[in-house]
Amino acid sequence: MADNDPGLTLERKRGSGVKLVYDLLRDEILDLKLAPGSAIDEVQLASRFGMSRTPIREALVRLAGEGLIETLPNRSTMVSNIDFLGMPAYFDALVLMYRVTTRLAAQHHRAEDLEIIREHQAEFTAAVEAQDALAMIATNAAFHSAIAAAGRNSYYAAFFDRLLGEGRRMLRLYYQSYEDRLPPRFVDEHEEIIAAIEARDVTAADRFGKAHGEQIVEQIGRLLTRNDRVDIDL
Amino acid sequence: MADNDPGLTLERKRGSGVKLVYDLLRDEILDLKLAPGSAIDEVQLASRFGMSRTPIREALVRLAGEGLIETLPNRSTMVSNIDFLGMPAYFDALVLMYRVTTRLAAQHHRAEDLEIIREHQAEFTAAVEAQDALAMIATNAAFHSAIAAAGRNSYYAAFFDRLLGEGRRMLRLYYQSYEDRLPPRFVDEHEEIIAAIEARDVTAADRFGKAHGEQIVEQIGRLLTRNDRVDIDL
DNA sequence: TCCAGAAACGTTGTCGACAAAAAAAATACA
DNA sequence: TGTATTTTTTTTGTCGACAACGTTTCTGGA
Repeated sequence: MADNDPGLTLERKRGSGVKLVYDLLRDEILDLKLAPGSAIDEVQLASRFGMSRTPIREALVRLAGEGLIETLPNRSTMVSNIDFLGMPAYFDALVLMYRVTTRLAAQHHRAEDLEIIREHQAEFTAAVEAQDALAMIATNAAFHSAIAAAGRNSYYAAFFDRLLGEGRRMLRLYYQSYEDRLPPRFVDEHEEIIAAIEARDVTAADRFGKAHGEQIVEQIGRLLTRNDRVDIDL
Repeated sequence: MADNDPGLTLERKRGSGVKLVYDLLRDEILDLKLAPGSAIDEVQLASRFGMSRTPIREALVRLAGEGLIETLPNRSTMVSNIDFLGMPAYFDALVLMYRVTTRLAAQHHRAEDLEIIREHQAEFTAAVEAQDALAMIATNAAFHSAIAAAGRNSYYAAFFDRLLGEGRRMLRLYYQSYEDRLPPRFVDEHEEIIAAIEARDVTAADRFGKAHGEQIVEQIGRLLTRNDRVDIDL
């Protein structure tokens, strides 16, 4: 289990250890390779990465700052649970950010932004066609993150990135249950969004951004209600 | 200078050191007691607080996570500069959050929320009457933070708190230049907001929240343009 | 005098070790 | 057998020390 990290005990550049651990743990958490609620052991991580506990600890503090792990004082630290009760609030914020970032991108984007966005859309399309759920989720987040960057508002962009990160876990849960059959509808919606941004049509960007967000919300909502409808013998 | 921290070398509860340093440094940064761009020395802080560098470091990592300090690798860490070029983006986000949180508070608040909000408003009024700019800025942020909490959306609340924190520094700059003469107009606007929330009037809450935000933006904008208008001999 | 290289200094990143705190296990007692 | 108390174990929080890196100062040569 620890063998997928070969050669990590070799000498690394000074200061690169924290980023390494942070990035890897973050990905593992967001891709649900580390289950929500599972415990995190510092010494185990230290031996796994071949370094002391200090840089591990710093990475954990950073992750805790993003809310990805929770650390009870003097007790074990664990991967944060997904807050299902807070999902309406989450989706509310997500849709609003979809709208706002897409609007701003339509207003402030430059030519080079569109190229980057199109690259992400191409990767997203490839992931959908390959039925690779993990890649599809990651490239989708990157696509919208690029749109937010084109909107030239770092506050929205940072907040949106955080929401998208949290969303990666829920989406993973969602597609796991659908056995990686991915609806290609997202690809078309993305194209609509790109067209609206390119045309600098703020109204259309807002409308498509909202529709895209609400469509995702609706799909996940459908999944949840379906899961709730278990047969109960009376 | 270090004598306003008496008895800090005495034994503290295990695990309380980080929070102590974090809270104090955060306040000093937000109140501009630590100037933006000024360097932060770990060993100096360690001796000042009578503890090792390790908990200091953890507090600094947390502050860096919030963007309050910047740390260049292998070089000195410093208090983050205020991003004046990003101010339009900041105010855009701030006004939107004013609107959204006030709307949601009008929808979802409970009776006990209003009590808390009114308490903060009382403290804010007292600070304005006492012409205490620092207290006024802090209580104003607490007032709006309480409204966001009443809106029952933790994502908006966290984002809003972050914006308000960053705003404390700009507001401090603003009132410094006006020599602590505080416009009492804010008090009335707060009362309007409270009334709209209590009446559960979403439309009015949105309108007052937006007006409140834009009024602040306008005031700060006036300050900046005034400062820009220096006489230049030709 | 000016500049290049070397040495000295200060600061950060990392390490191993130890003590406090909680959890788990073991023991005593009814 | 069940429960309360003590002991052991595990894990975290903190510490002092050291090495790496950047900066500054010093020195030598043209």
